[in-house]
Amino acid sequence: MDDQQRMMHNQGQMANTNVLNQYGIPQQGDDPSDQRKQEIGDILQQIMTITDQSLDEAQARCRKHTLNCHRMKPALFSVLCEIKEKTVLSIRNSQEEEPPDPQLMRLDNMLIAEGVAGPEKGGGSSAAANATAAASGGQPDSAIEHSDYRAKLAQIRQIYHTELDKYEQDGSEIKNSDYEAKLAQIRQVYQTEYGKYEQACNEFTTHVVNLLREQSRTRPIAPKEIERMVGIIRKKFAAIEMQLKQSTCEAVMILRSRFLDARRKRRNFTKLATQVLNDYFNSHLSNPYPSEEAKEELARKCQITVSQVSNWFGNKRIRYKKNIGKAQEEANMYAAKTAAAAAANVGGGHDGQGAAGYNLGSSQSGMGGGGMYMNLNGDNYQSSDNSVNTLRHVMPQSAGYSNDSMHNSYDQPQVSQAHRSHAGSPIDRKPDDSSDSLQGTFMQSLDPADPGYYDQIEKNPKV
DNA sequence: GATTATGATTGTTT
DNA sequence: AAACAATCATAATC
Repeated sequence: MDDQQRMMHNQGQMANTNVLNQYGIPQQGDDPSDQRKQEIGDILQQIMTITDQSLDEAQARCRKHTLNCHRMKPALFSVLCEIKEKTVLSIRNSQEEEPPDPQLMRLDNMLIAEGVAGPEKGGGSSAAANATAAASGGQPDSAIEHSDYRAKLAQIRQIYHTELDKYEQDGSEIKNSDYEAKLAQIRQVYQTEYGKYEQACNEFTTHVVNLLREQSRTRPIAPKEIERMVGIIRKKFAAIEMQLKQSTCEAVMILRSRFLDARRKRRNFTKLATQVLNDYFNSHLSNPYPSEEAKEELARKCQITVSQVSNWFGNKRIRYKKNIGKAQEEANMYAAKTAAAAAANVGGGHDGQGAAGYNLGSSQSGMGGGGMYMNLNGDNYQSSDNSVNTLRHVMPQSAGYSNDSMHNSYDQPQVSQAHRSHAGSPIDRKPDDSSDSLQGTFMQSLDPADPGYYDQIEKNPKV
């Protein structure tokens, strides 16, 4: 230690003396400036010679070897490393030990949540592995320069923009089944790119490490410094990682929002489709539960999906029932009120009749659902002005299934027409209607005589 | 712009 | 698994 320090000190002194000798005493010789120039020239010449020497491989190797084998080398190495550490590297030290980037963590979390990153599903891993292998095969051994880094970033960006374009082309026409496929696509691209990224990062890191190890034979580069360098490289590459993850997240979000939009966007069916569906519903009113085949047929006729047909019938059934129920409840309440009034008013309880008439007493007459339906929309109320008024009073609040013909041009009025036209049979059954065995099951629950009817009403108290 | 109609989704029941 | 019921979100209507 002492020896070295002294040695270095001496070297320094010698160098200083030299310089002083050469430049510190300018007043010697005839033309000092000329002499100085020449001396500078000499020095430069020496430096150039040294540079040339170092380029000579055989010689350099020889020198390196000599240096390496020098008995003082390890000690010198450690001292120089120490000095370097204290001066240059201390600045970098302060920047280390950063907490993990919160944004990156967020991205990671989201990717895992969306199933893009994390535990692999399906064959994505093998594809990514293949891609990685392919990339490694084609990758030359050279170091990844700054330009390559940028190129890779641009490449990743481009890939994601093309992906985004693909989604934009599809517009709102994203089908339910497409979503999974597209997500899988994103996942695959992500994993492929992530593999490439890791590959590139590792290659570069390895290269740098090798380089530094090699140089550590001639330069004071401690293993610690190499580690630090690796850390720096990783940090630099993290920008690519971030970009990749961000792009992926973006793609997923866009895909998702598009999908949800498409899901949420409600487009009315065509008039014709609605007509066909209503026809079926009304002609199977006693049992409006189309079989799978019937649904397919309707779907084909209406140019909609089977599940849309199912939705339609589900909505239709429940809303039909609901509105019948509502109207009936109103009527019942009105009847109760008027009855109470009549009871109180001993003399003139005319209205009670009207309400009672409206009371859709279908079950009392033993009719099935179709019969009740007829009562709702039929003409038999016109026998009394009171009852008509009652009907008018009640029906507009029953939202839709009115005989008013102002709105719902295709709904009930059609049915009424159909029924009127087939005066003999209340229900226009097709010959192939095999659902008769279950006739009435749908409407029975609406029968006031049926306890289930009151359940229905109670379940929907708000009118 | 408030209201109603209607297709779709979600959670529960049967 | 199909149906039901409640609800959402948007289209259509007043």
